[in-house]
Amino acid sequence: MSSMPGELPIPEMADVDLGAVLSALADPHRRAVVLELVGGDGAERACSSFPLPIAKSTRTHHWRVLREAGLVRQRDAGNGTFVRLRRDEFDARFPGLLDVVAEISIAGSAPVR
Amino acid sequence: MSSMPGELPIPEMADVDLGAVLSALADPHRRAVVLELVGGDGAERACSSFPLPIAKSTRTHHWRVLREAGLVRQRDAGNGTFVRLRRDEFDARFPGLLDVVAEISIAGSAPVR
DNA sequence: CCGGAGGTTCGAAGGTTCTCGTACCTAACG
DNA sequence: CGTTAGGTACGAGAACCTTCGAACCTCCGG
Repeated sequence: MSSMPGELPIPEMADVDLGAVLSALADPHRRAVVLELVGGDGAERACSSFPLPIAKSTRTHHWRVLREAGLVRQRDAGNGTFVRLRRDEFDARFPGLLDVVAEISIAGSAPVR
Repeated sequence: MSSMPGELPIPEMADVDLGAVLSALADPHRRAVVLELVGGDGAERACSSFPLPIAKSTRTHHWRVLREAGLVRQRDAGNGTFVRLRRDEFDARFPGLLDVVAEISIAGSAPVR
């Protein structure tokens, strides 16, 4: 576990379990979020900027799941919270996984032609 | 759905959902089975040949989940049942996923250095 | 200083998952 | 023919997941 000012606690990447990761990615809402982050530039993003059609408290729940599955880092800035993918760390531990899931999701949502 | 003599019904690969696949692979027992199949030669294998430390009826449950997630094809031969990975079909629909998960699992279970 | 936007915590409802034991079925073996 | 190995169907329990609303907190803007 790490802890910085405003940083919510996250597991060491070495302690992250593949089962937890796959479970986290199995949920459509969470996968949508991760997909957006993977497609982004790696910069921090406001949690409120994701258009999820669910209640606030449910969102809090999903962020926790993603955090505990080692996928994201989350910073608490008083009034708002911000997330960032743990890109490099995650790729070092689970090489190719994010890319493959992202590619599959993109291919699946576009016309196949 | 297809149905051959003795073949249990399975979904069309086009109908298989990524969420269902990830959920199926999230379970350690099921992932172990898939891993063995991926590492195998693609030949059919007796369901009873997997050393799962769980009750018979629980095993039946897990085979159903794997079938419905599009991962395996299952044949009923009267006294025994046999499974085969839907390798080619699955890879066409979800390119790289099985390989990545397999590689990660192998790397994770072996000493790193 | 008040209101609103963004979030967390808590408790609860509803659904799903994993597990098992029991009962039952079918083929193969002796 | 009886037994055994391998399986399924069913029912049940425990745990977990997703969801929500209500209550509460904390900043920022006016």
